[in-house]
Amino acid sequence: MAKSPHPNSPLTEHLAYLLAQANREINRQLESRLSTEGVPVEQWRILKVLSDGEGHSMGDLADAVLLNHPTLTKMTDRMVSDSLVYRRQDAHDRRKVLMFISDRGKALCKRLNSLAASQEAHILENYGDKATGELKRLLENLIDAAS
Amino acid sequence: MAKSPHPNSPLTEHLAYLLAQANREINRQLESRLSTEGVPVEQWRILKVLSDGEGHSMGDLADAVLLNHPTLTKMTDRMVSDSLVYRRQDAHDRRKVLMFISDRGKALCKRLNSLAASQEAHILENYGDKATGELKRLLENLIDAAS
DNA sequence: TCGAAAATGTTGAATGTTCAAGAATTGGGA
DNA sequence: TCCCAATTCTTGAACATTCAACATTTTCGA
Repeated sequence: MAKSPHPNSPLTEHLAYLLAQANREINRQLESRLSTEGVPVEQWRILKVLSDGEGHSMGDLADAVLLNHPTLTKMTDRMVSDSLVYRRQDAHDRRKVLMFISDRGKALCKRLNSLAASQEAHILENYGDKATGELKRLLENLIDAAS
Repeated sequence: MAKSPHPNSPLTEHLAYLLAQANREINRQLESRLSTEGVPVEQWRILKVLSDGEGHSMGDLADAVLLNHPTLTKMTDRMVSDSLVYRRQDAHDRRKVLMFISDRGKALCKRLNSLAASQEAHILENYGDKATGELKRLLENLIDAAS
């Protein structure tokens, strides 16, 4: 029997702490799966959003993938270098830059999706179908209530 | 009526994403409260763990506050500069360094606790007592199942 | 007892993120 | 129309985090 990695501390009573802890753990697991392809979680998110084939502005993309604008700009630079995505100027509003996914990006995204799916399956197995569904529901409500 | 900041995206189906989103939002709120005292969330966590007056090794502390060792070392350096905590060598195992909270740290921690409590109260109000309790329970189970 | 391996914490270089400012474009009121 | 404020994105400097290597101390088997 392994000892609990986080014995009772005064922190465990706080929702903020439990969220941080759960997020850290799940994110670690996902990261470790995606590392097969050498891709950070954020890049997978970007690819997934762009997978609809539409152009997405940097601002919308930043909101969607939970990154600040400058961070997204620099991460996008790397992905452009890797030929996963490309930029086009928006014809209707030339302040905007529209991001598109490339064929290479699509292929990578497909592989990443299946790695991520296997993680979700693993969670479902360990944690239970019902609890997972309930947790998702509660998180969605919290996000709505908090923002 | 404000528009939803995160319209339906292919990401919202993933537990990992919902956790990241909720964590980000709640953490932002907490951060904004604690900024009254100019203290990052991690420092509050450190102070809170040390509040029992016992000495805690860097390793234990790092696990408890969800920081990597080098990050904790450097954050601790800052807190020592601010006279919030201090280091002592462990007499029984001289590889270890024990961290202690100072009187100044205790006073600050008290103020931070009440700022954090007011955030929790705010969440309870918006989100509901029952849902909050249920969410905490599910998160604890997830953490146990995942680690 | 001795020595190799493990545990603990720190450091410096590489890397990544954030803040503040800037460039370009658009929108809207005087 | 014209100009000023707001929007969108990028950039460079300051700052923080991470990785790998190191120094110290302990543990434990030969």
